[in-house]
Amino acid sequence: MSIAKPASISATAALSAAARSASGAATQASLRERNLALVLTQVASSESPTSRADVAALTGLTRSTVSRLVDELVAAALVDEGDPVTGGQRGRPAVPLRPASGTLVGLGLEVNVWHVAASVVDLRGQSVSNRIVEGDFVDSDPARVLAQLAQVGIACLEEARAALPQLSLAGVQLALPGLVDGATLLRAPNLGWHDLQPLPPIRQALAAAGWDPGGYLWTANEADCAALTVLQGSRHDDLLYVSGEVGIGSAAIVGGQVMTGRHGWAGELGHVCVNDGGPLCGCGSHGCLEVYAGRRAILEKAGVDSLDALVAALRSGDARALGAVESAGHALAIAVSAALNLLDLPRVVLGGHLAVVFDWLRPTLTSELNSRVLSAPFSPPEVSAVSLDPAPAAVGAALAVRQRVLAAPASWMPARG
Amino acid sequence: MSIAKPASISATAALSAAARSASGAATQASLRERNLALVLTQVASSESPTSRADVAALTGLTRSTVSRLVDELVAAALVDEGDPVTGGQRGRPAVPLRPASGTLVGLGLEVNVWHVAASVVDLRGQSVSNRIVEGDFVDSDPARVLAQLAQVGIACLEEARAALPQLSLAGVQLALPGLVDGATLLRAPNLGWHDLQPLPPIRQALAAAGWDPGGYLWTANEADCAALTVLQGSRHDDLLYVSGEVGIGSAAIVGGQVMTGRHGWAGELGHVCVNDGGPLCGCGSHGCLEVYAGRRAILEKAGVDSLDALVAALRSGDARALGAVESAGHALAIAVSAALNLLDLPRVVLGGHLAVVFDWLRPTLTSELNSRVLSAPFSPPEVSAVSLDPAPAAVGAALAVRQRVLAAPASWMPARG
DNA sequence: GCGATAAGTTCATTCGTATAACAAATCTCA
DNA sequence: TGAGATTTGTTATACGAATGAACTTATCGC
Repeated sequence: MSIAKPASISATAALSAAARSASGAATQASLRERNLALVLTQVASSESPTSRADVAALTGLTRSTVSRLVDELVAAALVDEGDPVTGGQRGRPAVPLRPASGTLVGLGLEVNVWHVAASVVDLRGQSVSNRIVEGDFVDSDPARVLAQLAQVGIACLEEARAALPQLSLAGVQLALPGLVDGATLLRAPNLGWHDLQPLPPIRQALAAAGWDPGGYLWTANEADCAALTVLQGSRHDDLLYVSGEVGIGSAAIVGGQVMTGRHGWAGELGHVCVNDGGPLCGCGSHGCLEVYAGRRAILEKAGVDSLDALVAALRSGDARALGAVESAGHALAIAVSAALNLLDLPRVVLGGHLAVVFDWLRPTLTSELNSRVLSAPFSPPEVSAVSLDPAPAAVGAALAVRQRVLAAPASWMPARG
Repeated sequence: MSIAKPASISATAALSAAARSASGAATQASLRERNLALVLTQVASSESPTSRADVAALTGLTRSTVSRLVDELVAAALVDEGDPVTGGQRGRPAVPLRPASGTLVGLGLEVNVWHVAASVVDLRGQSVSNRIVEGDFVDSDPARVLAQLAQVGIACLEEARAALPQLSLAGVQLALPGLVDGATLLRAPNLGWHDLQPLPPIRQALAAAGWDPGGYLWTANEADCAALTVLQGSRHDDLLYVSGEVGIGSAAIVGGQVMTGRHGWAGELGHVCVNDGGPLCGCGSHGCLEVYAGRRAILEKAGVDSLDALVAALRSGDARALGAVESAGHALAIAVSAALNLLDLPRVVLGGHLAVVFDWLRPTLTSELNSRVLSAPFSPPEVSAVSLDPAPAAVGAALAVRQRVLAAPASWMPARG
């Protein structure tokens, strides 16, 4: 075959620039962007305030380069300088740096089966304001729910601005309990939603209220978002987050990044088969984990009708409740061990109702994982539960916006003149 | 807390340079390296020879930059220029570029249960020479086997050099059937090996024969290597490779990269539980996939003692053989659907004995995957089998060396004066 | 044989980082 | 109390990689 001739490429400057950044071409601009991100991430990931010299030592950049980059980040209000600390050390006192708080924030929005929620998080990863509205959104009307959600988000932003007048919005992420592909919600069985573009109405409502997020709106799966609440800024975290909402979802975090899979459909732990001959699941298959460890399944099997009642029954040593949790733990161990054998993750973190009953799940889960996971003899998996948050996916979605800013700060910095 | 003071860092030039490249600091040198890799990868991944102008259009780099980078790659003997093709097109004829063949090659080595093997692959990804030595390496002596393997590798290299006198060795990768962590083999149950540093003896034997690989030796899991033989240069491949050797291993390829997991222990599909009450597996657990679809399990259940006999029985419609493969397919579907639900992979490729019986596995496997994988209604997974290769891991290990060269060509280019 | 077209090269420019020297601010020890 | 040590942060210069525009080379079409 002769040399392939690509379809004629109109060499508009804009187009070629877009092509350049889309593909992997490294330019000096991308070099600067990467180092800005490196510096900002370093500042953000450190517990204690960090000096320019510390950043230089930790990143490998020179002091002069760090100095220039930090100056730009300060000018763009992404980093705050504190007063020089003058204690103990010899030499010129260092200027402490921290991510700016009160200037740029991320908004996380969540639609779930029993609530909608919003959360505002600043660049330090701290919650500025949170709202949650309970309701029953099974088979709900998407347009109405999204409009309501946007109002909750706006209220959350207004509350934040009341405390911090200089606030501006870095972006919005929407967490949904279903299969999300790019900006499209393909299917959310528990909501009865399918084939939907949820972002445009949200964008319009926000813009109408004076909170224009520009192009910075994203959609993601609920579990993928909630998993981010577990990452405490540590950069190289690897773990499996298991979300016990109405269904059971999960998210694998590898190297601090959520593994969303090619289409963003990864993490369907709830539909891993744990018993081939088991009961029919809503997905059409048999013996899925969800049938044994889903919220409804556990409650039914325990013979109670709320999580509070379940915990009370467990505390009183009720045999039926203990049996229900026992069998849920057994099923969970089979599915989670599949995930760990496939992905080699050292940590498992449970959320939602699985966190509520964690004390009773733990014995079965840990002992079974130790026997089922091939690498357990070398490094037994750690199992833990998150502290309870009424809407972890909203917080996680806001944290995702923060992560995007940290990873590409140049997009949120004014063009240089 | 006051500003943390890092332990005093001796500012040796070498040390600081190492720190700079180890962490993510982007320098102009790394920029050049990345673009060199981009150009070389582009040249290597295209089926038909590519011109400088094509590379520029495809990567987004300018023609002048590509020209300079290509010149360097040609000078370093990583890229070959062909004669200008003067057909059809108007304008100055393009100079076709291809990865150099016959200059730099990767050596792949494999120890398996019934053979050791070596393979030499050039930068085009084409096999230059292959050797395989059958034997029984169950509970073998590592030192003796590794010495034998090194001799097989040297023979393979000598054979290659006989054809291509200017040959030099880019690196060596060793594929082992077990848990590999960095350069250490933790455990290879089928070989009876454990806690071993397999690379030093190999390096010494090669160096003694005049094939010094420098520091370029690596170790990896057998399935992770074999999976690379399935990637036909396409850059953004996502798939699950299932290796049917004595055990069953697997490797998930995401974005063209093998997902090895934090310690390199990912991909233990063979020990995913498919039937909780099932027979005991060698790993100590019950009902693992390996117990139903491992080579020995299928042969025993079919009542034959070789793969050839199994195929003959299947061809003649033997009910017992058909039943054995049917139940293997059923178990395989449960484990693979777990992997697909967790990882969102669009393709499954079977190797080893699973490829041999693929025609009989396919009906069960595809229909069950379509019902068990949650995203199947949107995009049903493709299932296929590799063409048979006696030692795919050796070839894949050699391809891994090639991949490393393509991803960081600067390391194999002479320092510029 | 001339113009159009495309590939490849050359050269001045731009921009981000490195290097090295310098200024600033504090502590230590005589 | 003051000189030297030490560390932080800044400034000036150099270097290197990509860019963009102009140029050369080589072919095809008419």
